[in-house]
Amino acid sequence: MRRASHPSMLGPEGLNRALEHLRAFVRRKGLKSSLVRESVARAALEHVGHFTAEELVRSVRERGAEDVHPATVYRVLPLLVEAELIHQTLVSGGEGQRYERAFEREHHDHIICSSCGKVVEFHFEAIELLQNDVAKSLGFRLTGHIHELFGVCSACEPLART
Amino acid sequence: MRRASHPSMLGPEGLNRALEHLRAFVRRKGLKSSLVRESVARAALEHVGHFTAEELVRSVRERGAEDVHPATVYRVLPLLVEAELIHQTLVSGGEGQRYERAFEREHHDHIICSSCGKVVEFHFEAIELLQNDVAKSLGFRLTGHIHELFGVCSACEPLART
DNA sequence: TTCGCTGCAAACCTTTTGCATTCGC
DNA sequence: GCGAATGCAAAAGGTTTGCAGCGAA
Repeated sequence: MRRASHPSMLGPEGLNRALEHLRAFVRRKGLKSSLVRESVARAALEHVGHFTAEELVRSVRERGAEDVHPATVYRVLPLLVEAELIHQTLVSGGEGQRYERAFEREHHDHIICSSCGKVVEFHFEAIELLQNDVAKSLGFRLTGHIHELFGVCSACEPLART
Repeated sequence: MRRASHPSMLGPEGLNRALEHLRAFVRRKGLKSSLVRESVARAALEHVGHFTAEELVRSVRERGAEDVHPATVYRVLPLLVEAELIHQTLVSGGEGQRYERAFEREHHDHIICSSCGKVVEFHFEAIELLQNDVAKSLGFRLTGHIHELFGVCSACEPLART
């Protein structure tokens, strides 16, 4: 088992690779590049941890870039997902769909402290393999999964036995 | 690995046990029993597979019982969850929160065909145990999880290679 | 008689959509 | 200049809430 790589690590070079990747993707689809879209992409790529559409609007604004309209963010997000710059994630309900960077990151799942909300990422190859076995034995070809664990973290445990 | 017990199996005696359980729970909380709430509970308990709030409204109506207002269903559902007659489930997004019966059912997770939408339940003890290991090694006491697999079922596989 | 329960309508929140305008190629 | 991208406002969908009246203990 390993803790997944830290979510906040995409340097300036990585950012450029990602934007270039996006440009190529957009070109390939016969669409056009745009400044606004790249602002949104930049904010998404550099966002630490998970974010919602609304948070992304705020992020873009805070980065000094010109304002982005929420509707535009909602239109850009699926494109970034399709380009595999970001992924949708669950990280358990709450308000709105959450996303996180996918570009130059390895697959991981999440464990969430139900007391303080802390999210830790993990990747456990044995579980990944067993999922394949389950799928196969039920006659499915596995294409993806959602896996979130809930619990109480070591910091919260002493405080309250839920 | 086992396929989980079939979701549709709660006989009349089970239903009565469930309703009695609900009445005790309601009494314990200092609330009152009501016919409407029991209609909703009955529909939820006898519903085959997963359901949304909206579907539950329809179910109640179709069972010949008097009409239930959606707002009431939305108020009853959390109570049924708290009483552990039903659970919230994911079964991947779509419109609205989904539920399924929990009363007198064993824990299970889901695998979903992304082509035809078929849902198969499974329980794989080895995965359950490994989840515990993951949590422990990250300093968490595990209290729950969401686990859904996606794939293409054997019926859909020949038709379309996604 | 006292509260909780229910229906109704309105509010809410996130996301989507139609349209006119702006911008990139 | 053509067509895609954007902002804006309105709509859509699911869920919540305030309130008045009904119903259970």
